Amino acid sequence: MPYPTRTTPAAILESALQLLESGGADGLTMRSLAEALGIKAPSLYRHYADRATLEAALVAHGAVQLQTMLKEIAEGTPAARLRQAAERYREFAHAHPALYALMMQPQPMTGAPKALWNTVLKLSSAVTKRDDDTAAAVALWAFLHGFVSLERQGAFGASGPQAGFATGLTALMVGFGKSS
Amino acid sequence: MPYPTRTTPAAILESALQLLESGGADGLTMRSLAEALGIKAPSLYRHYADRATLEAALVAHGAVQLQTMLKEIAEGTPAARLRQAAERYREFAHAHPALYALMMQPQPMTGAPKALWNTVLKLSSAVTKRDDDTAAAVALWAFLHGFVSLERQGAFGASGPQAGFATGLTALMVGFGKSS
DNA sequence: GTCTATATGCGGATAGAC
DNA sequence: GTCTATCCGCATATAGAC
Repeated sequence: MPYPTRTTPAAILESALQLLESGGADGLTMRSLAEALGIKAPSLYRHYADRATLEAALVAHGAVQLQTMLKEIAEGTPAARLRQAAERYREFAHAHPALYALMMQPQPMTGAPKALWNTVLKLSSAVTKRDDDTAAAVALWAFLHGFVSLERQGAFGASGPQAGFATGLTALMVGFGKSS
Repeated sequence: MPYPTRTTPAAILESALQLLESGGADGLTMRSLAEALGIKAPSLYRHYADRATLEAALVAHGAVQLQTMLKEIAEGTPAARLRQAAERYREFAHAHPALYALMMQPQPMTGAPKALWNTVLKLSSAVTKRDDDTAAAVALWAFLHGFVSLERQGAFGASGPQAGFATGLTALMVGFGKSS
């Protein structure tokens, strides 16, 4: 056994996620990933056909993780649940900024991402009391994504007005009801 | 005069913007820009110290352009003006996606970007009838930025629910008034 | 499944001549 | 201000041996 197996699929994903978190989007390369695993770059191509395939696996993993966070929230009124989900969405984006950015890149909305969208749709539709209220879900998602993106980029300054998060979220939920 | 001047500062900016629009963020390199101008890459360093300096000039140019669009809107109620400004923001982002993305990257909020922010702050504060209502302005900006970003990335699908734009904008404005 | 060696391409940036 | 020549580093990916 001159070249024994030194990696597992799980270890590859784990290392890749770690590189994303520590070094950002540019921190993850086939070379750096291989080095983190203690192997050489070409060996990775036995596990993933190319870089795009690896990224797709990371995106799917992230979508499942986020969806799980959004589903496992405490019981309560629809508004309270939506508020809690919004907070968790924000937490996830800031806890894994590079992974989140990867997830928000153009992707086919199938598999895990699709399930994630359905979760958001259900949570917001419960607030507006209209089944499949895609317009409300889209508006909410846009606000969440925009806020965490601007926040991550430091657009609000170091001690920025994070009060805007509560303000916007409340305004959206109130407005959904009043503007029907 | 063996090597006469073949470029002007204005021509460099114009070519750079054109490359951004046609080829996206990756379409603009010192090499490609030089070629578009009919000169060689090293010559560019006589005009801009490095790539970062060039990008800063592009960001400033874009901020001025966007701010001008937002300021020159028709008279009317504060709500109508804000709605119109929001539409123009969206138009700008879609007309110059790569430039917009560049502008939204971490930047010092000084000079042109700062003036742009002040314009948004005035427009939204007029609606909420509170001076310097940064929370409302932040919420609005987050929604706008999130929507155009998701839209640009095709997250809503080809024939996506763009109704979410009107829905979210209306809900925010209504909610701002009701949730004070 | 891993290795070494290599092909190929891209990018930013500098030195020194004219 | 522009040029040629060049350095340097980074990346994805493949070929073929073990």
